[in-house]
Amino acid sequence: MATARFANMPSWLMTQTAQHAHRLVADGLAAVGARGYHYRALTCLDEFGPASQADLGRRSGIHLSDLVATINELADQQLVERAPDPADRRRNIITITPAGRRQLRRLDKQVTRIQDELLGALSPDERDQLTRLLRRVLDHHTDAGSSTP
Amino acid sequence: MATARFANMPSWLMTQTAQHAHRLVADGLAAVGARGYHYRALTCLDEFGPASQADLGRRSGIHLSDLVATINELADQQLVERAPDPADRRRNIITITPAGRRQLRRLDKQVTRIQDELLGALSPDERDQLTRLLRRVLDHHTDAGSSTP
DNA sequence: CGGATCTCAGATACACTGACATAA
DNA sequence: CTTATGTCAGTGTATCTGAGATCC
Repeated sequence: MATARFANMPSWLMTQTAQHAHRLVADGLAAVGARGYHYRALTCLDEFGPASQADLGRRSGIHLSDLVATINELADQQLVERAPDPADRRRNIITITPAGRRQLRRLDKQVTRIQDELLGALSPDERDQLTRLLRRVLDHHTDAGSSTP
Repeated sequence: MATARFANMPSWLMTQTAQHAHRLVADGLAAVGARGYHYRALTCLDEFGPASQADLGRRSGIHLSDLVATINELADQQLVERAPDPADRRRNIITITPAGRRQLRRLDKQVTRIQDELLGALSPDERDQLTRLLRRVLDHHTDAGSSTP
């Protein structure tokens, strides 16, 4: 797409750079046998502690339906444990295991390395600028009240 | 994803803002009965003139296999014309029709409007900054020689 | 009963792969 | 013979919809 219309169109630049970002991250995670959902789920379990699938879904932004498969895969690798909640028999309590934390450290390392590859064209100051601008764009659309408060 | 790890991670911010961008654009195009591939194809035909599907695929970045369906759909709506090339009987020459140009104007209008919605949080100067930074990130990854020239 | 929780089956859009017949 | 073109069938992934069973 070397067209005049797209060359400076923010939505286009966003989706294209995001595609590169996504591919780099996916490859980095795949190199350690994981994918995005695994990283997000493990991160939430690590930062917020054990949770039901419903809670985990809300925190990670992963759909409940997709979370089922994600947890299955993580449990197959013994990276998380799925245990019934004795206090509420509908619920599963998901807990990250020590092996899960080790894997999470590996994933963190990959992803950190990849930020550098992704932003190789920018100076540290410019990376900060970009991060802040994107942060504000994102907040504007997730802070619920985007218009007319 | 309100986690500390992701809050300022460029790759995450990129994919998330891109998701909003993509949804807004897709909705805007859908409101006029189109999707991304249609817009991209029509844009290239408008800016570069009639082309074979192979050329169109190279210019638009749409895979040849996907282009078949895209052209089918556009032709069904009489937005483009698919005619055999007398000089090379393997080829189809795709041409945008007057109705296609009218549709393209509608799509342009939608997409332009959406840039404003997408970047509502930023001042004009900041929008320029963001655009330039993303442009450089993208160029860095598409200019082939990303490392060691 | 209403509402939450988990599971499964399927749909969509975009990107990509492989195979094939036809023609240059 | 090799290469280019168009077509078809299928894969993979992130996201979301809808339905159903179970339990609070």
